[in-house]
Amino acid sequence: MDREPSRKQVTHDRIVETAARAIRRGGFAGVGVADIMKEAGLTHGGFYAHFASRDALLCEALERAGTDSAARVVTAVAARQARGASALRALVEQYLSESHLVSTENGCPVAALASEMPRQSREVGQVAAGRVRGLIAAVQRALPADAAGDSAAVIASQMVGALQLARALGPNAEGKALLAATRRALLAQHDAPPDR
Amino acid sequence: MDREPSRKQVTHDRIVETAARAIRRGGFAGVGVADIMKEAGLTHGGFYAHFASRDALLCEALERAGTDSAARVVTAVAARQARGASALRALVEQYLSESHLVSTENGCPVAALASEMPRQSREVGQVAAGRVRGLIAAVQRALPADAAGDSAAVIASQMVGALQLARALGPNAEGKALLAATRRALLAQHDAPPDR
DNA sequence: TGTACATCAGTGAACGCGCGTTCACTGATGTAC
DNA sequence: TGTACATCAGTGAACGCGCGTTCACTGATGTAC
Repeated sequence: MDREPSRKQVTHDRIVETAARAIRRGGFAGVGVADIMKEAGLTHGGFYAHFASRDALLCEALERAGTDSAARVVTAVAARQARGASALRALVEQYLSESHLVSTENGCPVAALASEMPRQSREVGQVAAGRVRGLIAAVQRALPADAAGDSAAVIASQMVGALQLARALGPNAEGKALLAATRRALLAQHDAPPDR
Repeated sequence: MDREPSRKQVTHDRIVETAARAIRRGGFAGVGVADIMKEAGLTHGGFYAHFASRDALLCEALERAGTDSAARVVTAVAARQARGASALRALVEQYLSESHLVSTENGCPVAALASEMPRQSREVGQVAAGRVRGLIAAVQRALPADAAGDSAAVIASQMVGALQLARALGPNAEGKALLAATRRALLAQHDAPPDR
């Protein structure tokens, strides 16, 4: 039933994956069709055999950035849990880690693109809203079942805001301190204190 | 000593003010030299008599957006305090108000531009970092003197994140609910409950 | 198994357009006598 | 007060460039007999 993908599908996937990294690195506006095709090892002429428009690529790329980033987080969170952390602690420490601070390109697309989202076309905007909901849902899954109904959205906002301000301050002591303070605040409020 | 501004200074100011609104509305990338000059009632040819480059305008505009927005917040916060709110409650309720949700153009430039900031030129990036520090300092001033040293940065992150996610979700029930939840969470944690 | 042909993914040149930037010029403002 | 000239803010045409998009073509892959 699930036959192996055609040559075209493989290429299509490679373009989308390249674009998923490029939009997080350069923003929606900072990414050109020709750049992406070149980075994917192709010439720009073939683009419209794969996508109806640049906007259509942005939609697919944003969706892909979400699933890619979620997969990375799931792996890293599982490793932290294996070392004894609660689900929420593992998620908070991963999301607000220094490695996430510097690797925008492979990180959460909501943190990388949030302030550009309301300015996109309707199609891209709807995918973007879906990504925000997905992030909130991921936080929800890391919370105990008896947590207040809207905690997940509040915690997600806190994490996205802190990561963005830390990046705007720079990947230096100032930015790292903001991340550390936010980790402490979130864990003090929603998790048992660390064993010391 | 402070003589009245020259004709050129008046025009310069008008361009900067126009640009300060435009970057919050359209993002750094969504704003062209010709657009801004036209919106300021001029032709684009005169631009380089006022600014060394587009980037130089972005710096001035971002700075101006910060002071404009701060002035508006100060006024609105004072009105809330006059009605009996604490400084922090007044700030939180103003920043996370539905009017701030929809009026990006006159609102906080950090919330409007945060995810684009790390992608700007060094000059613009430094002004941007300054704006982030200014926002944190404003929160600090609204906190009691005995508040923990890094609370201001954490609260600022929470507010910026919530406003951005609410805008990405849309100015509908979903976005408004996120703002309301964040207001409740911040006030429950840092302020006395409202009188009821 | 081998040849002939159709299909299809990708190439590269070309398009119209809007961008940031430059510059010769105009017309209004201000100063000198 | 009135005229002559210098200064200066803003105009509008032009530039080179890179963008998103189109399209005729090529060369490889796969199918028919």
